[in-house]
Amino acid sequence: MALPEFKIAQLRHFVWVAELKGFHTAAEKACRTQPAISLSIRDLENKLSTVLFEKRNAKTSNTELTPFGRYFLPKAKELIAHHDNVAQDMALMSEHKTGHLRLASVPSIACRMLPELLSKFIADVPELHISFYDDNSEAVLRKVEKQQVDIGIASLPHGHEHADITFTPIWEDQLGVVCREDHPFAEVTELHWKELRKQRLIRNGTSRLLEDTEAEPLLSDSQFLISNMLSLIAMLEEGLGITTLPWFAFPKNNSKLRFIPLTTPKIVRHIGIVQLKNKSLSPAAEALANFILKNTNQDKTKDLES
Amino acid sequence: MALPEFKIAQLRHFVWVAELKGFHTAAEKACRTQPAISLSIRDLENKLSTVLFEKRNAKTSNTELTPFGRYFLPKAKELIAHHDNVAQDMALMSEHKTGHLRLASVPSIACRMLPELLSKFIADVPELHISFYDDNSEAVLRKVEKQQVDIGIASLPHGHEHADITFTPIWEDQLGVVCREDHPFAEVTELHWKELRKQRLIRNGTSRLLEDTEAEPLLSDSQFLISNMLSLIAMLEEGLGITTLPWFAFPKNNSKLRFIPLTTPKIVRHIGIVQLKNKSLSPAAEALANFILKNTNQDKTKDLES
DNA sequence: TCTATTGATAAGGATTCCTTATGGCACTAC
DNA sequence: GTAGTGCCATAAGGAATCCTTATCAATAGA
Repeated sequence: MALPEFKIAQLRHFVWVAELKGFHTAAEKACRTQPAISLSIRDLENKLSTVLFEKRNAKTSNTELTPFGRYFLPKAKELIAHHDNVAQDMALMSEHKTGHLRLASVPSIACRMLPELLSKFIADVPELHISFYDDNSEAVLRKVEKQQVDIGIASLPHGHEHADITFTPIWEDQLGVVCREDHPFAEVTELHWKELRKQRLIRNGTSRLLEDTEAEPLLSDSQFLISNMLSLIAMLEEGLGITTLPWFAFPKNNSKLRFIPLTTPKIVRHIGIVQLKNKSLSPAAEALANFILKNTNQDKTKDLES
Repeated sequence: MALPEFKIAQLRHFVWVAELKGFHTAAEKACRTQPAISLSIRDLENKLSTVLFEKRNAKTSNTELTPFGRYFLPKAKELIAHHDNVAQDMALMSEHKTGHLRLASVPSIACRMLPELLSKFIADVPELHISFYDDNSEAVLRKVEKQQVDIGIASLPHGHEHADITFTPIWEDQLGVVCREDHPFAEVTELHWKELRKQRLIRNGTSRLLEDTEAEPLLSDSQFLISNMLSLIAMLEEGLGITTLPWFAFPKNNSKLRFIPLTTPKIVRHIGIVQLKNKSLSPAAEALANFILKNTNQDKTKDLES
């Protein structure tokens, strides 16, 4: 005979009848009527082709298990418990209350936007584990492609049409010139690229944003390249020269340096969420993506103006 | 939201779709049509409020799990395995292929009938564990009452109307006189109790069967009491005297001793199966009881005649 | 003996499940 | 590009299951 297939509800009924010693009380607990429980138990007994409870209808007022029923009871309870564990776990998972979220971001966003965003996001999900990596856009994209992270925050390089990646723009990051507060530029509100040619310009990791723009000649003018951001800031504070940076990469609350938007050409990099095309996100990753979208739409302009 | 309740079939469908990478093949395996699987999976996805498979209908021809689905898969498999284990175990149990059978019997039946019966009974159930105890009828009854055994084989003493015990008679065991082959009685075919008064009569554990019969005076006539059966037999073989024994207690294949039925009075003890009233037996115990009933009905008379 | 309680049973409606039939989409072959 | 094929989704109707109300049978207690 083929193995029977139990229903969880059915097992629950059995356990309740056994433990509450009665069909009526069990029915109440199950939010069913008594005949429903009778039928449920009988169905179970048929599946097992054995009786689970002593002669009902007999003199003994309260129902008792047969030896077979006693043997079955703990197994039924274990099976129910196992089921409920899985159900609970999956429910938490799908409400992104638990699980593992792997995230990679470019440093500028990581420093300027994510601290506040993430602290808000994780506020009500203490069981969610988050792994965070920061790196430049290419590396972030690579991590997403290799599925080393669930989701990335980066800008999409021109060449990057890898097709199996989806980009959702979130922030617009405008390029500007950074100089010391006592530099002549510090007082102006906008700059043309040609004004920079007379300056000692330090290139940095973000300078490739000038490529393919009319300001490209600046790249070859430049004598210095400093890729480490902390060193770069120290050099600028020392007055060694000026540099170009996207606004988000410009250190917040720095009193010695000034940021002046470059208006001609106006160079903007779009930073957003990167994920694999045609792959769904884990519930936690999806929740984070939505959270970022919702909590930044209004900030986008405000941040650039400040 | 209330926890969802999975159906085992549903989980199976999920696992099959995931492992066979397709709804069609899974449907085939499930002996269902493809739409049935679609609906089943969709129902599961609704319960989890998350998608389990990547965009079906898309270019990729073979179905792939989402991260969430990948997380769910092993848990679903475990749950199914657990269920099947329990189902299998219960099925074996209800076919009395496994489990633990505790049996108590009076020694006479244990020696004369049970060896053959039990060896036949266990022939096709190698996984069934049997615990066997032998003791006199009172002790067997007590074990049954205390639920130390599932089933007992004994005779019902007169006083024993304990009401919560059911007795199913199986064997009729006639009392007789046992003497050495060279004793004058050895040649007769029946005896009257008064003929015993001139003999040296040894009482034994079964002598209480004479109580409440017209042969009761014999008990006080008797000089010896030997309760141990092996000693008793040795004494009889030595020609120390004669005794009364039920037929089943008379050692089989003993060439030195003879058994002569006592005809006046004819004393018969009924031996049968003892179990608790209003309690069901475990499947194995029930199977054994039925087995004994079926395999002894025809032997009953034959054995007494032999 | 009458009543209250417990579980079994019958019959009907509600729900769920599964089937056949069909539709949409992407890929493949000409 | 157009037809064909393979995949899954969807729709609608019938079948099976589940659950309910109403009632019955047996027991225990008054």
